[in-house]
Amino acid sequence: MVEYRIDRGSGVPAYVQIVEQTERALRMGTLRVGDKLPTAREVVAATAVNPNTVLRAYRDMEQAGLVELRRGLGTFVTRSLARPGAEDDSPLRAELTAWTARARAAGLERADVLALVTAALDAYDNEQHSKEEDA
Amino acid sequence: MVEYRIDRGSGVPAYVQIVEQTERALRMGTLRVGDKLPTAREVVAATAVNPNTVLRAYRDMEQAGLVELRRGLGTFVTRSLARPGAEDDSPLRAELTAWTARARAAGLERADVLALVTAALDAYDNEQHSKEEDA
Amino acid sequence: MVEYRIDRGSGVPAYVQIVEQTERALRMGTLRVGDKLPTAREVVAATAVNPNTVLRAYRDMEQAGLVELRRGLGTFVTRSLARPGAEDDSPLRAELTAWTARARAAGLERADVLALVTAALDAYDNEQHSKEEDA
Amino acid sequence: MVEYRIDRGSGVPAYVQIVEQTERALRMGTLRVGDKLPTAREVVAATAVNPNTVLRAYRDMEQAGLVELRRGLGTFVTRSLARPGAEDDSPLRAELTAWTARARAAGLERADVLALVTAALDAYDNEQHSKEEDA
DNA sequence: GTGGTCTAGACCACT
DNA sequence: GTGGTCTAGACCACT
Repeated sequence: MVEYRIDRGSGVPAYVQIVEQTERALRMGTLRVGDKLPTAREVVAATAVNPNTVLRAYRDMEQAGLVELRRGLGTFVTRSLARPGAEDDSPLRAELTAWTARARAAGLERADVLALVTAALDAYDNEQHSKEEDA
Repeated sequence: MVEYRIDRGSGVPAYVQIVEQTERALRMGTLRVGDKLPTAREVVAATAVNPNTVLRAYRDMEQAGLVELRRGLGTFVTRSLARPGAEDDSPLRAELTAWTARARAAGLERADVLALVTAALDAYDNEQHSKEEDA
Repeated sequence: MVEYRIDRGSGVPAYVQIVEQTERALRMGTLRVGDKLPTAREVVAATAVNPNTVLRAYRDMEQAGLVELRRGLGTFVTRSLARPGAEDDSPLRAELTAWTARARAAGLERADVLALVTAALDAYDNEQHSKEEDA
Repeated sequence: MVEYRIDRGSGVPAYVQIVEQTERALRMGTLRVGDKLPTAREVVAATAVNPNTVLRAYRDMEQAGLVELRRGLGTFVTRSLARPGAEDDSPLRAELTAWTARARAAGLERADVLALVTAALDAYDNEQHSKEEDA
């Protein structure tokens, strides 16, 4: 079961945070096709967000083809975003877990880690771009 | 010089994206105390965002003590968020760069990588929490 | 309920005037934790200021930790600035009320009174400074 | 000689602060007809404000008939705002000085004192208004 | 030329 | 209905 955490004050709309967190769970394989999302009522209880806000997020994901809202039954995952390589037991994941532990132990904050990763991704993408241009 | 990229479809307000990207540059040491941010006009030219939106972002960072807006002169970094361990030549960074390359080569998208890192951070934090509770 | 009065000829930005008047009400205890500020619309109706200007003021106070903007609900005081000694029934206040009446009756304008008080404050502060230096 | 103190960050334009502080000195009798204001150069040295900003303030006061700019000579007070009752040795002033000392000693901040005075002035004015209406 | 305030107005997020 | 973002555009403050 996904557990949503809404960071009010981040400036990111609540419904966007719900969508992002759901997609993340889909990519990680935490959430699979057929799985049920928490009910609006449950999300409300956990996050103090208004039910309409949850429904807005769920509706957005339905339009994106990720979930299906079944009246009276709940909301269910209809498409996987899971990647081979992102599974629980993948080597890549184990390596990252180890690296993260080292980074945090070295004093880097969550935001520092995220900044580093974003920078690494940007660097990689730029490099690929220039290779493509060379070709 | 920072270069802002605004993703208009992300649902994240433009001014928040500017703040986030600036903070990231501060954490990475790309931007240092005394450095000048691009002028509102320059950002407008590069991102097609309205000048008011840029100023809103800059003002927010000023109130957070990160930069100083000097009328007639420009906007300047007043506080560093740089971390030892996040420098260009740090081992942690080199390791992450290598890992990212492998992840991307293995077919993981940018969003997959970010999802993995977020998961790893969550896992680490949860573990620390439970250790603290044990203690 | 606070009632804002915007003096358009003063050269002081309208949003600053709103912040100042709110803080004054907080210091006086007129406004307490949990109290609701007038909605942007109400302020607009009363002052002919643009809603954006009101929101700018409210946002500034939110960042200062004084109030909380709750979408769909309103804006609420989250921190007190009240001082013992500034209450309605404090002797200090009674004395000042009496003094003010005498000053006004003696022909001093509002601005004169404010000038006198500012001078008295400056004099007191300077004296304290020099005492500290002596010590 | 007036000494200007510019509070950047107060949100009040620098030139307005200069005008306000000058008027205060005029009301207090600290500055009298014929007195010379500090030169732009001196103000710049003391406040790190741009000379044009000082000149802007002086020009505004010239238009208000308070001072006269004499090229090559300086800026001179041409009108008094002094009030009987606001002199250095007036009883009102002595009483206020004493009251201020007590207020500060009781823990009230500068801003608290100013808030109290403003409230007292408002209260007095409201009372007068209602008396006038009765009459 | 650089930042800063303000307005009117459109559209969105949230209750 | 309440706050929130964004735009275009006018005009101001400051260097």
